[in-house]
Amino acid sequence: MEYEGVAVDVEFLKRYSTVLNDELQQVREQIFEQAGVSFNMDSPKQLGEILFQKMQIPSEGKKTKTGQYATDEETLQELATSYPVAAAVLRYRTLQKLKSTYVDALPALIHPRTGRVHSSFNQAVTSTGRLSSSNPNLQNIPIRTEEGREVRKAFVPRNSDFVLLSADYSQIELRLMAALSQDAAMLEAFHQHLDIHTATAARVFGVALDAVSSDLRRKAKMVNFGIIYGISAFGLAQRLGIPRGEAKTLIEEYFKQYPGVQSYMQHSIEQARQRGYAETILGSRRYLKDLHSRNFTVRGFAERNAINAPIQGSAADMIKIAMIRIHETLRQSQSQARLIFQVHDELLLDVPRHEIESVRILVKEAMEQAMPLPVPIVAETGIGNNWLEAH
DNA sequence: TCTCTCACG
DNA sequence: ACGTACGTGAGAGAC
Repeated sequence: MEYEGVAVDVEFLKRYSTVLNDELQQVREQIFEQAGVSFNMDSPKQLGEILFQKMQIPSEGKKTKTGQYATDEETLQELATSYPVAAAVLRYRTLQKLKSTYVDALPALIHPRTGRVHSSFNQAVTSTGRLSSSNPNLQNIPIRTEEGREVRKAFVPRNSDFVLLSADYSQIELRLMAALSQDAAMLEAFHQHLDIHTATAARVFGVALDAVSSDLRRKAKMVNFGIIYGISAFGLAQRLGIPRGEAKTLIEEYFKQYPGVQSYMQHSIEQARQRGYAETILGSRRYLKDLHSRNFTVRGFAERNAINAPIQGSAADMIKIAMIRIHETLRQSQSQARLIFQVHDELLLDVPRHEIESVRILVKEAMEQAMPLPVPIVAETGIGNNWLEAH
């Protein structure tokens, strides 16, 4: 993947940079007008002083650990409805991040001889067994906002005879939780090919599947994610913006519905404490000395690591097996298709148009059959003339 | 080099 | 009383 690299549409990025620049200029002027002074908005220190001293916006005492005013997204979001300047700063941040980190940075990283971007995929960085990507990081290219997604259009096939194939695992970590915990209800939901968040909402809130509202699904989704991270009522309450007592009730009901998950989580911590490490399906270890700490916070971190590491790490094991088999099969068949990068649960390949259907099937099968598990594993594929289209 | 912020799974 | 959701990398400012 490092050697192959990925082609980037520089002209597209240059045009988009100009678009972003124009809007940034407008937002900058709005903010300076409301503040009555111009300053460096990229400096959190200056920004905090302007908002909370000069403009007298009530800060509610929120400070960073070094005593500066907090100006992070959560803080500004709370102020945004009452103070238009806060909304404008958020808008500025979104656009500035996009421009500086992605749109303007990528063209500079194109290799002069290959005309492609060759990221590093680091194999010994993370504590869970995932890869990481650097120079540039191709694993954090925007997708969540409309403007951000645009950047993905700049990732293109090597030439017009090729297309991009994207293949991503569906809910891989929750499927692994079902498999590792052997929880009957969670296994059943996946065997029935239900939407897991909807199925969880139906169980936890005691309603029919077709009576699950988007809000109930959203809450169930947060709990499902929380489970993978080693849930706490505090963390869940903060995410959902609900009182801690409510979050606690929600978690209790979750464990009633998925009792196997609860016992698996307890078992994970207990086993890691006895052995000194947590391990993945393939046996790679995360050592967790802090499980014996007398400090509540330190121990809590280690306990959540003991729950999360086998899940996140086994997902990493699985996609690595798939990658090795895909590479081998492509090599043996003298295919011109190439794996070009991995984003934790997604693979991207550059594929000759005439090979597309055979490669699509090969990749999907390799991903879904990487390991024998008591739960169906599903990989979805897409094809396009850029990464956004393919995804 | 550290801090703050924010992009992703 | 304690006080956090798991895993990363990068840009910009401050020092």
